[in-house]
Amino acid sequence: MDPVSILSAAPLFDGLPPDQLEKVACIALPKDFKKDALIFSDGQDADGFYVVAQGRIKVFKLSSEGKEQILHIFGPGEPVGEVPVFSGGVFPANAVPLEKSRLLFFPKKAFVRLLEENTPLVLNMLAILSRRLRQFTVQVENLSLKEVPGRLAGYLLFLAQEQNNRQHVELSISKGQLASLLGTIPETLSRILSKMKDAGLIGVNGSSISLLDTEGLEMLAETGRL
Amino acid sequence: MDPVSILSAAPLFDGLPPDQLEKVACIALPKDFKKDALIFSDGQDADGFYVVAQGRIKVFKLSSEGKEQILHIFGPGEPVGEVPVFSGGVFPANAVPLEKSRLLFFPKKAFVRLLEENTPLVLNMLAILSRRLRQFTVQVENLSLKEVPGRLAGYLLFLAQEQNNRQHVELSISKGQLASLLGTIPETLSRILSKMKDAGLIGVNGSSISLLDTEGLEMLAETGRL
DNA sequence: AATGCGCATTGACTTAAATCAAAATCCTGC
DNA sequence: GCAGGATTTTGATTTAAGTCAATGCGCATT
Repeated sequence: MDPVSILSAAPLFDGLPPDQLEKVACIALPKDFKKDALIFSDGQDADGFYVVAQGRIKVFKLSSEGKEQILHIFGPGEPVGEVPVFSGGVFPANAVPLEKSRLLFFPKKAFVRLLEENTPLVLNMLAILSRRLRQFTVQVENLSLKEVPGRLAGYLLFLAQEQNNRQHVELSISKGQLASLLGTIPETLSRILSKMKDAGLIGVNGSSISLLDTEGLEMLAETGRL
Repeated sequence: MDPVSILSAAPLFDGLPPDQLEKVACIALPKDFKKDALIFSDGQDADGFYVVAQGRIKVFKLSSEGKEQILHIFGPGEPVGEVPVFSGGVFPANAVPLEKSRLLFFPKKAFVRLLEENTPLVLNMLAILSRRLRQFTVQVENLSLKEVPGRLAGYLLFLAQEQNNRQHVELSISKGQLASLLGTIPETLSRILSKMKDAGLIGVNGSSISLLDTEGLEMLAETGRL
């Protein structure tokens, strides 16, 4: 897949005229990463950011004891590590591919030059950062104000929406990674999946999950109770 | 205090030439709010955002049982509620003044018009949103990967830095509000303050706190242990 | 088909923090 | 200075979730 068609499908470059897209493509450098290879790490100096071309990238924080909290999982078209381009200069978290991935690297200076002369690009970037801020408000809300069952129910409903299927979802990440995304550990996640199965809310078969009681899941997601 | 001098001190309008500042001032509408008066609420349609002129604004989420998690506390010069200007259209949280406050309201449409023709303004906005994203990564890290004593130690060190005093800090918010900021409840906060006092880390006298063992506090903040 | 490794589950136990209830302290306005 | 309400603290208890340890299962590779 050629760079320009990847770029044109990315929200960041949405609506740019072909000549501008060409300019953007000019400064992009493709880089390939193997599964679990470190793309960047928390506190590291950043001289550019990435856009995912293929694969999925996990962005996460680590505790001093090595526990992991996933902040985002980014797929094709999404920018990764753009925060230090605009403030702070160092990456705010770690990034690693969940699978073999191809990224496009944008050097900071060259990208900022494009931004300065390209209003639609800047507005797209504002929209993306705003969307992420909104996502973070939800994540903080989940971590602080909801218990694990509520977060899990919310995530399953989110997946159902994303996958356009009210009855059934496929987990696209391992249960261990899901635990880390929800701010818990695999043992706890496993127990709660069992409880939700026993309560008749869901059916579980490996990474394939049936949503048997959407009503109940919604209740659980918002109030934490059935 | 006249609007233009408030604006010129705000990071968002930093570096703008006087004529541009004048244009910005033209679209700003001052609004006064009493303590605890609702400025906007989670999910409400937004037709603009605010910049704090005087006072402090608390931005927070509420759980279904009424527990509160503070996301930010904003002071003079800081923008509040700007996310829906660029994406989503509705406020992602609630906002209320901690004290009688004056805000400047910027209507969405007029502000976006200014943005489109004012590159420095846009870059300032990108910097502000990026800084907030970075703050959120820290908040998620704190909530998910640290226990309350570690979060409290981190906050005290943050205050010490902010107040330029390594030995002593003043809490500028009530302990109840501090609990909500740290993602806990007043009872727990009170107990942990006592424990930290007993451990010789701090001295507590109302809202005045002495940092007796900065070393120990730093340890606690990063590893969670002494 | 058998081996072995990583992932997931289950069980017993510990722990941090929330809840509920009551007492103490601090302010603020009169 | 005092009354009264809010804020903070203390105590007893409960609870959600983490820890540690062992087992089970799935799956890929040979």
